[in-house]
Amino acid sequence: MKIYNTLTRKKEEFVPINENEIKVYVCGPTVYNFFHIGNARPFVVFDTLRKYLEYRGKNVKFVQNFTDVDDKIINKAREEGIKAGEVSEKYIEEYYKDAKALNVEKASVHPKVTENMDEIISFVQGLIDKGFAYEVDGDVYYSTRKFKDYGKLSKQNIEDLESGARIEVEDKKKDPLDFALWKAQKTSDELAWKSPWGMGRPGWHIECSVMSTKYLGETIDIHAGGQDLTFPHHENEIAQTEAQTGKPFANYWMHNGYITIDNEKMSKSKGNFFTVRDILKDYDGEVMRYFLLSGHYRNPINFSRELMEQAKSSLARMQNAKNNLKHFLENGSGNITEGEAKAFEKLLLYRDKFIAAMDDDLNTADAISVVFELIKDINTAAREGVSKEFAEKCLSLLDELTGVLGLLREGDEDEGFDEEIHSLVDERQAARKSKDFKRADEIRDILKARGITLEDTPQGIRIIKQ
RNA sequence: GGCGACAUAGCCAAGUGGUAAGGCAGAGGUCUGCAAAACCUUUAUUCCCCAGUUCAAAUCUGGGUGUCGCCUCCA
Repeated sequence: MKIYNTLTRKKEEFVPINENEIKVYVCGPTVYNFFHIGNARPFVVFDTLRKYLEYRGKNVKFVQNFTDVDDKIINKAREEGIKAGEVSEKYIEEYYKDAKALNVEKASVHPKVTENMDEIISFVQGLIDKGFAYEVDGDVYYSTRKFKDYGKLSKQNIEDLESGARIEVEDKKKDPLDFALWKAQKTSDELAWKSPWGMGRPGWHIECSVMSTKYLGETIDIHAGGQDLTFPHHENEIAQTEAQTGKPFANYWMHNGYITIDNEKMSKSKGNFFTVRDILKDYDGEVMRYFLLSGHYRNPINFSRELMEQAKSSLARMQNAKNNLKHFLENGSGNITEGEAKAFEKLLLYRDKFIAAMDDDLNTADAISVVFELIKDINTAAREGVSKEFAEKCLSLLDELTGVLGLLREGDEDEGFDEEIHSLVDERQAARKSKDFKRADEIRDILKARGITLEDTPQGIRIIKQ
């Protein structure tokens, strides 16, 4: 598989450190609100990476943190008059709900900052001991200039950064480029932990270095996140971690593109964001997942209602194909014929094509188009009716490929339809038989209003729940 | 100022040297009691503009235009 590596700005053949366990770290959410669609993109994209690696037979250890110590959480807690811990606990639960709707699997480990305080403190102490950090009045800063590779990820050179650096008032830093590893407690209602430098809490970047090395080891395969984290967050992570371990931090850095609204970046400060929770009111989570995977992950995508509608229609085509096959399974019969066996051999070529697309830096847009090509061929074959066994094989292939993308999963409960609906359907069938089409259409409309669509097919009536 | 991304049909979007995938929307048709779904046909002589390299360019090079982003919390 080829992966575009931000470190080298090139697509490179992915060579894991250990074939038996691929180590992936993705920067997770700060849990002070429902996550927005901009957050959703890396979750979905890198979950797809994970599903694909697993599909190819790899074991993946996937770590995604929860940032549960942060100004925004503290502010939210103040606003609501509750404890910071209550805010973060709540939104961690909400994260899991929305992630599930998007078919984003739980990480192997979801570490929290608050549960790794000892490790963070000793990591910071280690940097002080090695001369990469210094303490001032209870704050600890990283001496950026001491790390000679600083800027290697974002391709910034340190002099340019300096000229662009903003001057902060009452700055205790020795150098404007230095950044906080530990922040002293300012007011008594702030979250704080005991440390060698007094009460305080970790800075912005240290948590990922600590949790990545703790759960995955000193050097990992892939570190991923949104493009906006490249600088300074990931650059600082590299500086901290490599100063501490003396080893490369991550072999591959993957960054997804932004989501824009009206061609402007969606961001917290601009306030132009949509939470996933809100969008789920109008669209199924899979529609959003499809939308997020419909373009290449490194390209920006623009979010709009119109595009969600397009995604919805596209996904419906996939779902229809699957429903058609299931209908054949339930109502069809017979073993695969010689002609069908031949046809299926051809369909299997789409699997190779799909893999080739995904191997090329996770080209989900191309992979999706392969799925549609497969669907077209299946539909064409199914037009004249197919054997049950052929339908079964097609369904299994379709499920295999869409499953890698996290699409077309089965609902949790596939409960049947109640008596009333069945009797209405029966009544309609009788009405059709006696050519009472007025009554037949009436019943179809009644059920439609309840979200149940009836389709008359050569294999009998099909009842579809929306 | 430094670093970077993007520009392909009405919309979305692959394609990085060999003659424009796929989806949505639209039009016409087949099937159907009518629908729906599905299938067939149709919708870019052309890939922001100009110049160059080449037998061959959406793809490479140079120049230009436009849009967006990072350098400050952010995915």
